[in-house]
Amino acid sequence: MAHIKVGEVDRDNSVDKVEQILQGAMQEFLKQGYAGTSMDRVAVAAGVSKATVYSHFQDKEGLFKALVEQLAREKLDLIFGTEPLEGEPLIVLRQSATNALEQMTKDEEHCAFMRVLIGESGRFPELTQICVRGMIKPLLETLTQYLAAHPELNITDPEATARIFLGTLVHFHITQDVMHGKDIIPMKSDRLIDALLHLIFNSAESHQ
Amino acid sequence: MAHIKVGEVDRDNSVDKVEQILQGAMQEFLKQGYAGTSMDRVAVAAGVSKATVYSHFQDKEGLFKALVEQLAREKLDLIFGTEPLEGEPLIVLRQSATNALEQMTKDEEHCAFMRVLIGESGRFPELTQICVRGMIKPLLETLTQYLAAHPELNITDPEATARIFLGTLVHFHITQDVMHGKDIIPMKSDRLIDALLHLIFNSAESHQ
DNA sequence: GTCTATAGTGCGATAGAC
DNA sequence: GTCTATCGCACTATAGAC
Repeated sequence: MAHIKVGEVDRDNSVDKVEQILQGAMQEFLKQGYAGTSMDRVAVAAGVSKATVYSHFQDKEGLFKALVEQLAREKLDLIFGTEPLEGEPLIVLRQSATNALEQMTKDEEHCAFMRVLIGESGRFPELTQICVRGMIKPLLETLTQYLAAHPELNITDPEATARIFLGTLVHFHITQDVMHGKDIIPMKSDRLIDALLHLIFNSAESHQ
Repeated sequence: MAHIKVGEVDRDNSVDKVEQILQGAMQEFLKQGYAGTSMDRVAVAAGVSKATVYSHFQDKEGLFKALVEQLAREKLDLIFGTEPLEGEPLIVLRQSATNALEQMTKDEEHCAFMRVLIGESGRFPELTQICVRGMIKPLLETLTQYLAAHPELNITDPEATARIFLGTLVHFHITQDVMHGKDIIPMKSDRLIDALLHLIFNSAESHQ
């Protein structure tokens, strides 16, 4: 045994294998959807045998669920960051919105994740709910608390306003990127954010 | 030769069959997604033979596209109606929003259509674009024109504001109904609409 | 009806860890 | 030597496109 192919073997650690399989599963599931991906292709994409895939995950459904839950954690951090909102509202809200839209737009993986998550929400309701609980709910709560903590914004219903804020951004992403509407209904994201902040801050002025 | 007008009967049967097949295709595609539905099941659901399906539609893809285009036309009319917006802004906007949310929420078929449309937007980009052009764009234009035609609302960017309006409603529908978030992040739709109109109308006041 | 693709299983062989 | 994880392959059975 004189020769060892570099980087090929030495993966005794089964955690690495799991990561490797999830990586391959991501490529396939995000591109082909649940029904459209075969476990054979997942195995090939992951660079392992099918038996190995089945030794780490019970079945196709189990693998899919593990993947979605991992992606949900990753994407939440990527798009809205981990640090709590703090500082001047006009600055903080514009910064958060700009950053979120930018991250979502430039991350093709995020588009694919939204497609799969929504597309399979009929087949996997409980999995979708896990994502709602783990991503959307915390996000809305953070926003709500921030809005409520700034009485100078004069927001009568912070919770509903948080929905408007998030909904505006996510729907924009869906129409422009996920649904390929960029060229059909073009609009600069700054313009949308300006209008959104305009509504929120002008609404505040009218009560001061 | 006297009793049956061959061409006529043939044609009527044909139209009838096409409708029948589309009906069966809808049941299957909306429930199982594109990759998940088999042409066998479509034929059974439609109550025709597989050969009949293939005599009216070139292949699975052609049938799917025909179905989506038909649904896009139907759903647009159902949810936002066909009559142009007219009247007192506070009334008209509240009425439109309430009606749209109500229609979307109570129509399980609409949920399924959104899932399929977004879920398959990676595989069928041009089909998705047809829907953007045929549903979202007209909707945004109608809203934009209405907002622009009411200077008392003092909206600086009607186009962007139309996006906020539509995005708020559609995203709400997605989180509550499509993604089964009703029980996790509950909210009455009236509360959301109130907050949305509050933003728009208070913003107007601040400049009067 | 035909032909292909796919989910999932079982087994013999291998390679490294201890 | 023994244990565990992996591989590759052959296999069954099913389903689906056309």
